[in-house]
Amino acid sequence: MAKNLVIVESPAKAKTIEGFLGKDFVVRSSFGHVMDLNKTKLSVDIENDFKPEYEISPDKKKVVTELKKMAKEAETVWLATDEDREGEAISWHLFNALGLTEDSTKRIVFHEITKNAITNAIDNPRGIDTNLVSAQQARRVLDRLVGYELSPLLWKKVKPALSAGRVQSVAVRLIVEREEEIKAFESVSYFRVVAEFQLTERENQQTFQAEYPVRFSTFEEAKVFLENHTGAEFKVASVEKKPAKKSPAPPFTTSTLQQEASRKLGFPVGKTMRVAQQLYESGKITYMRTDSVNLSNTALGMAKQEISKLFGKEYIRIRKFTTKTKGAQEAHEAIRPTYLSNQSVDRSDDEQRLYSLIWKRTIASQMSEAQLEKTTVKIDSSFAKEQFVANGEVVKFDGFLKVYIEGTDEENGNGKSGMLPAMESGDPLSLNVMNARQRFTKHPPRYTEASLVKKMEELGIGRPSTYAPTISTIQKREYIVKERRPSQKRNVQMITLQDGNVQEKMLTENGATEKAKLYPTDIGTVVNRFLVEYFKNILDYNFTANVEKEFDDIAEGKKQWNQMIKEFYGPFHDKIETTQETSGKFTGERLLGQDPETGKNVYSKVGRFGPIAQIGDTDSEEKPRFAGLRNGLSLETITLKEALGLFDFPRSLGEYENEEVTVAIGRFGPYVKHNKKFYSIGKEDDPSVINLERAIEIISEKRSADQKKIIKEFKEDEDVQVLNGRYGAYLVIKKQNYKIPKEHDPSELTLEDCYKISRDPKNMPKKRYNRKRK
DNA sequence: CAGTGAGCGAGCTTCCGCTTGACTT
Repeated sequence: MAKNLVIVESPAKAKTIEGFLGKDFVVRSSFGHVMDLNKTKLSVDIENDFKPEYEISPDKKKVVTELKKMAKEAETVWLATDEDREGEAISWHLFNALGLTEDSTKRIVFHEITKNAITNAIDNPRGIDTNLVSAQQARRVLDRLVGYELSPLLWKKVKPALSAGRVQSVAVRLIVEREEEIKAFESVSYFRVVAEFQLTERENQQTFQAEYPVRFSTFEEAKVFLENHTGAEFKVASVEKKPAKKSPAPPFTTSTLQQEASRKLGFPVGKTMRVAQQLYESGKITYMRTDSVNLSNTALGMAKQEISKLFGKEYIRIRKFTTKTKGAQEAHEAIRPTYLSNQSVDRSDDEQRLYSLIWKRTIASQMSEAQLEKTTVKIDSSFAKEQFVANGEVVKFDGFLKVYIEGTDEENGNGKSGMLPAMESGDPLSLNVMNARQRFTKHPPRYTEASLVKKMEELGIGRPSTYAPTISTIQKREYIVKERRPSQKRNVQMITLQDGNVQEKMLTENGATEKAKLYPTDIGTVVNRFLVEYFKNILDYNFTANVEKEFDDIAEGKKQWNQMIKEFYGPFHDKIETTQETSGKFTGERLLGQDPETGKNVYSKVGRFGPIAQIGDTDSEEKPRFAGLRNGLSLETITLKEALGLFDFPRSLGEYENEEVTVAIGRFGPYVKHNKKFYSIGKEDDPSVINLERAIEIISEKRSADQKKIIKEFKEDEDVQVLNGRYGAYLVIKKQNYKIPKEHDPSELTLEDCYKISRDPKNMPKKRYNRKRK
């Protein structure tokens, strides 16, 4: 039996490290946290100094049993979890869960997975840092208290099953407020004048563009300006050259990797992390959840060698980057290829593309600056007060630009500045064409998943391991939706001066095809309004940054963790109680007007099942009528007419095959009903205008689709069917589903086989924990 | 992925952070 058991957090890491250590060492992983608060209750003893009630996480029981057994047999247990707050806590939890003793346990840390770093760590063990553990407890308990007291308040005041938390609620707030800014934004149009010139006395006919520095606010002004320039003369007033430098971006962290993969590969953040995980597990890249931009010396050495080999010595410039991120814990290296000599990997297409991005970014970060020459040419016009300006940029030495240019979030980079022809002050210029094109000021952009992560990181909210999950949580809760909404076309005026003539024309501008953007839902907006009104301090963008300072104090032993929690919890809990008692339902209710038929009030609000329209008052004797909001209607913008339209269902369309066809709106959207069967209506049809003809089409389409999924039917017993579902073939008998064991070929099944399968309890569907009640 | 198809109720829901597979009707 091995004398030494080393425990790390990740199994891939365990495998690598085991290779560095001798036979006397066995390396295993804890798979992250092993203990946590029970999730069915608060699990914080408020009366008893906020003592957290930990348990071994249900899904970690097996791992813990295994580790415990191995620990017992080992002479020394080395706790080698990450050197940050959470890692220290994991070590502490392992110490307790495995029943370790101080004599036989050592705590070691390393920041890079190299043989040197590991052996060095083994030579310098320490004890568990209890202050750091306390800081983690404070973090954990604070999050639990906030989450488990705010969420139930939302269930009572807004809608069941909602959630709130230190991180997710602020993320939602960012999106809601951005949307409000956009709504409040008034786009202003202006005219930008761009002229295209060439040197008059030059054989080389290279043209270049120059912009007039004044923007005109009206069409008339712009037109007058152009008209004045018929027959104008132009000459170069000045030429100014300035050297400039560009430096490469630092190596990837989780957040910057997500941003670049989104910009350059179009990956949503979840996909980036999945693909990176595969690369990590196959040993191609270092750990992908990190906030550090640091590269190990081994990596720098490899970079130097690789750059020299590929581009030459003059391209090498080794840099040590330092992080500027709030609250960064830097337990790992930056994300980089394990071996920089591999420019590509023989993996799936997605993995290859992401790997290549990581390789380029890493290499570029250790390459020389690019040397540029920026040229500014000013041009005199015989008619204009100001000078036209042309900007040019020439790359004198490409440096890191040879491999990598960081992407930007700007929607259309209009600063294109290429090469300018050589010229001198006094050179006469001829005008080819001058355009005054209408432009519109742009509202701030909606967040994409990746730009939201960037913002969260700036605010210090969330951690590398939670960015992607948080974004998926707030979508699951239906606080926000990710959508690619088509940008609207718009008419743009353009005035052109060419060959001494001024002409006007109208262009249609198609907005650029947009990436999927994040939009708040009605629920998200209402929940945010509630939280900002009653819990402003927690929704404050600086809340996390402020508590992080206190966690740091705890980690340094300058503050007691339960004291900190006590100071927070007192006022917080009071606020929960008073809000509970004094405030009514918070539904974002709006009175839209009166129903012309009954004279009753019509409202829009968030109901039990989501946004609804309501006719009649809730406290009146007669029950109000309800209808869910549909297709793009929103609480804030719905009109009385639209709301009343929702009550026009179910509507009869006529008869088909001697049965009535009706259209209605149900729980899962609009549907057509015919002969007790339901047929969903897709987005392309509007249920309020659909006619019988179209309904019949929908019915037939569905029937033929159903035909395709039937693998087998039996004349003898029509209740028995073999169907093709999303997980492959399955068996249905009287609406009960059964698994088909692997040894059967679904298309060969006989009726007897089917009965046999249905009698075997092994093939019964597993009970889902959260089954819908009838 | 396919399928689901009610009507303001009983009992359920929920946090953040660390890690990977399990395995579906």
